[in-house]
Amino acid sequence: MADLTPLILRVAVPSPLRRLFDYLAPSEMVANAPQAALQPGCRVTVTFGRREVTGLIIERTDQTEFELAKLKPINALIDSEPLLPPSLFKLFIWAARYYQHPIGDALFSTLPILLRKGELPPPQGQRCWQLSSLGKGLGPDSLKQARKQRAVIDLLRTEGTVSDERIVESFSRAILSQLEQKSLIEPIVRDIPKTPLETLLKQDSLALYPSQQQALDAIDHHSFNCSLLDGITGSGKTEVYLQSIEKALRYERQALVLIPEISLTPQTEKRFRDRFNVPIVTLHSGLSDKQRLQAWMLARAGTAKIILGTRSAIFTPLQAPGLIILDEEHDQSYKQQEGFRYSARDLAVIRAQQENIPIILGSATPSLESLNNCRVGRYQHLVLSTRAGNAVQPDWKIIDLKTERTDSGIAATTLAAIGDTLNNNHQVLVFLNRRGFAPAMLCHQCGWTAECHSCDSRLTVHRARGRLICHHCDYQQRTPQQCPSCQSHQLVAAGEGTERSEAYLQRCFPQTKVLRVDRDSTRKKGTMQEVFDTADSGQPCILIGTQMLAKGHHFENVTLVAVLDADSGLFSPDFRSHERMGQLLTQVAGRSGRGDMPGRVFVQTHQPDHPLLELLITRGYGHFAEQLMPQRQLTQLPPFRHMAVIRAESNRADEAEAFLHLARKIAQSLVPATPQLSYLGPLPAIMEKRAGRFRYLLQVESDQRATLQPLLSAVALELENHKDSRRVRWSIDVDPQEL
DNA sequence: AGCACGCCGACT
DNA sequence: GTCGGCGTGCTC
Repeated sequence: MADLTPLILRVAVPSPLRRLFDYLAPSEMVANAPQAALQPGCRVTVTFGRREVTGLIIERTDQTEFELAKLKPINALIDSEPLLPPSLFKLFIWAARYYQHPIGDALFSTLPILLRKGELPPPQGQRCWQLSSLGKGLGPDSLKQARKQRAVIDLLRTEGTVSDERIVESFSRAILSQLEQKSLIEPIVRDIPKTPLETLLKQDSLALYPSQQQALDAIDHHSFNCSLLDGITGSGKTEVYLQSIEKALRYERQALVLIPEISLTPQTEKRFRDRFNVPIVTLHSGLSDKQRLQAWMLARAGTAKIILGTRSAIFTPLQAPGLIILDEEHDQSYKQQEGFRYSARDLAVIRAQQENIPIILGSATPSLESLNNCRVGRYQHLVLSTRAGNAVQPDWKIIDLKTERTDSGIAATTLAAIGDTLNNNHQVLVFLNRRGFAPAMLCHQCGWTAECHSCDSRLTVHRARGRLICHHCDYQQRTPQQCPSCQSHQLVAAGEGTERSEAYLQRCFPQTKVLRVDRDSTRKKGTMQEVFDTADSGQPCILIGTQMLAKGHHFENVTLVAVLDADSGLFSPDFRSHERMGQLLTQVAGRSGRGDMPGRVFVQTHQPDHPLLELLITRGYGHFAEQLMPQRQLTQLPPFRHMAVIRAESNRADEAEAFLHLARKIAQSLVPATPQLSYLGPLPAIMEKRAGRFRYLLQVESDQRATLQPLLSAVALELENHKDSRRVRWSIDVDPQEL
């Protein structure tokens, strides 16, 4: 007996529109399709406007606000069961709402690209081959001319089923396709054999010292709880991760591990593979579309037990989630800075909560957000001390640049210390967060400076390449020989970048290897690994680089770290600049010294008496962060207040600004400004003009997320429907990391 | 975002 | 005479 009420599907399509679109499920389709095929989380193809797109079913209903007669039918079903498990599906919906991003775009810009193209999930498990009936009947004397083909046939005859991987390894892909063409063999998919729990570990776990053991014991694996694992470099966070993962694996659950977007994936992956005898997949930017989908499906099927990835891996489906770990939780790369502006760290906590599993956020320099969450009891604060029982502070030394001159950015005292260190057969790390040779080129005669025409910035001198480059839009030109303004030849490169300091150090220490690590020097694949290899060999050398050097890799034989310019972090107008400076300095300092043996850290600054700098070096990051907290409270900034920013950019400054005036007008008509909810702006962005576009922002701050979210939703909807929104590029940034 | 429609300028 | 510039409207 047919049901007469129509089945209406509310579908998310890849488009910037903040709504769903209703489609009819034709009754014959409903009758013929498996029950699970028309459920939320399944993909369908639909006609959208004049084109055909892949959409995802969000809801089933029997009514529509649209005219029923105008509804189009679904063209086809793609999935016979939901592609997304319910919990991940819910996470997407939550995230799209919270971050004010169109649901269709949130979904399809984040899922593996092949799924958007309607691709069917590849078979899970292991691809194997076996003899076909024709192959089984093959006489022992046939295929005498094709010795390799014969050998494969014999292998399959003795073993029955052999994995594709193994055959390709000892023979070749070509042999397989020839045999398949002759219909002598056929492919089958076999379940990947389960790792028995007794052989879970390839390598014994390390003995934990007391604070590690306490941390591990405090993580309850039976339900949701969030732990901030706070410990300096070398305090053994990774061992706590590994043993926590081991627990999850023993419960036959999967572990999702997120790391920042840095070139460290191979190292981290190796530590996991060395420890565990389970399938591990990694999701990083280097994968092909096919590999990405494969990894995604292995996680979804539950075959992959450990999933290691960067930001977007938070959206990996898990068949049996058991634990989430997010390392270096303070790292900015967890927040997507364009399009769907989610924070993988905050979503990880939400996801753990929805899955009812534990989550560990690790850092040596936790964000104020996370520290505050500990303070109010949302997270538990697990502090690791070092092996010795207490944190070994590096031996800091401040170099006062007001009284000491520098050459190529390096003070004489610093240079002498570098020499000493090298003489002791140790290594030196020099940190300067500015790539290129010099940050400006100016005319000594008339004062002209080389500026970018598309940005409010100066061009950086890159001497090796003989070019001036804008670091904001990548505009490049040849280095002029003459001042374009007064024709003089007295052009000078002013200030210093890593390239200049590198050259100077090489001149001072001609016998020593000087290795530069920044975006310019590591453009070639593998150079980073070369640097690590040289450094790990232990021979005396100087490593000079930008923050790429500050992240992750620990250099065993470095006993001196020199920070050439600590001031840049003290002046930036962003309210998080002090927090960032503290994190960066602490992270750089953490590259040196070996466990119980502290290294020396030289900090060059024009502000040797800056109280925050002093606090950081005398009492460490923890006290430093504690000091910042009341300042944030006083100034009513995150984490004490919730913030969202509406951004607009246009090639005309007045249009961007006018659009945000409109946004503010709309917002104020809905929720007038009060002490609990305030507006600020429109303001020009810190760099108003960038890549030829003028950027403005409107800040909205509130005591309550609960008032902020519906307000933003309503404003977004109105802006979207306003014709002026076509003239500017605009977006909403909830919990912005940068202003 | 795409994609189509529509109405004014310099070109095979 | 057309090709094509981008303003405007629409997507169940």
